[in-house]
Amino acid sequence: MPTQTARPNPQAIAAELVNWFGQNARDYPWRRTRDPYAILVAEVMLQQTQISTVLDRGFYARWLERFPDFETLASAREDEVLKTWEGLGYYRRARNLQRLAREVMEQHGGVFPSDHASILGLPGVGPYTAGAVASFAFGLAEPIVDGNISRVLSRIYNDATPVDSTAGAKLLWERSALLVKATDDPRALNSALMELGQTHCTPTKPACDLCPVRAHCRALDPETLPVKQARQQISAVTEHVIFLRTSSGVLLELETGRRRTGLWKLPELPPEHVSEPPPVLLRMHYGITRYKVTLWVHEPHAEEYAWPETHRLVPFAELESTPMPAPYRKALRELLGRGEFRLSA
DNA sequence: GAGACGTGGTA
DNA sequence: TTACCAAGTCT
Repeated sequence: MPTQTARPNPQAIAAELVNWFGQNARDYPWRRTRDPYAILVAEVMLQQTQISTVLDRGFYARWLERFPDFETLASAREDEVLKTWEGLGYYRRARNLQRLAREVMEQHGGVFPSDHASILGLPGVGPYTAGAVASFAFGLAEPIVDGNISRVLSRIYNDATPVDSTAGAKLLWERSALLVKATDDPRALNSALMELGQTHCTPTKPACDLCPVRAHCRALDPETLPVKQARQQISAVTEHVIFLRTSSGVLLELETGRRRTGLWKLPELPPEHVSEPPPVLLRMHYGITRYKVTLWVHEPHAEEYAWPETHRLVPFAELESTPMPAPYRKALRELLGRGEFRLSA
């Protein structure tokens, strides 16, 4: 348990962190390069996403292989971009990444900007990602604050100001800036802050006895930090869709709203049929953001109906390459895998 | 500034 | 099984 009560000293903390990182840094592919594109892709992929997901399931390697640079990404088809992102979630990130690539090609002459303000102005790039690319790719002394760093700094400063409040965020960014400006190796300092939160300064059971900055940490009860404001309640919703298979393919619907735009899903059961729905083929559960969804897949109504522009009969051969949210992908696999299944039309 | 936006792993 | 989380951004 840390016992320090003196005012945290940014120079001393930064020096300890950089030294510790030099000896304990994990080997990630995005740490082996200073290519802003490769670093940016990693930072965007890792937003709200675990490292193991990005690495172990091959998303990062596949993306760089398929879209190795801004030019390739800028000229790619959007459905291929989304397909390569399929399974990672927050699909806006992939669409914004392509928008960004096009801006780099058209407004920056194909060269990624190397100043913080320009980076921050790119689509899908917020304060965290701008600071990360600025420091990791260009070595600039720009601060970053993410979930790990919020936890680490809340504890070092023993500060119970909610990290997701305006006042809390302001303090975190100020303290992160103090640290990154107190070293000549911003790249290592920012990496070290995150990695400390990932390895030792964990949400539960922090390994304070192994912490390189324990002598500077004021936390009295680290597990109670950081303080976060109450989360919104999860609510249950029901979703009714249809599985219409013909000899030539499966009917899918293009999502056009604000959620999962550009991906294809099983078509919604027409609202007028929900009160007396056709027979159920499959029921499954999934979560999306703050909703717990019960998904009912129905047989289509026997009568013909003209489907709107947003619907398309997707040939079987194209199903695999069609970008599709994970729940519908799973449902489709289950339904198509039923060899005995026959349409009752 | 609160709420929306995905997914799979873990306790 | 439920709840919460994980390298945030946008509106």
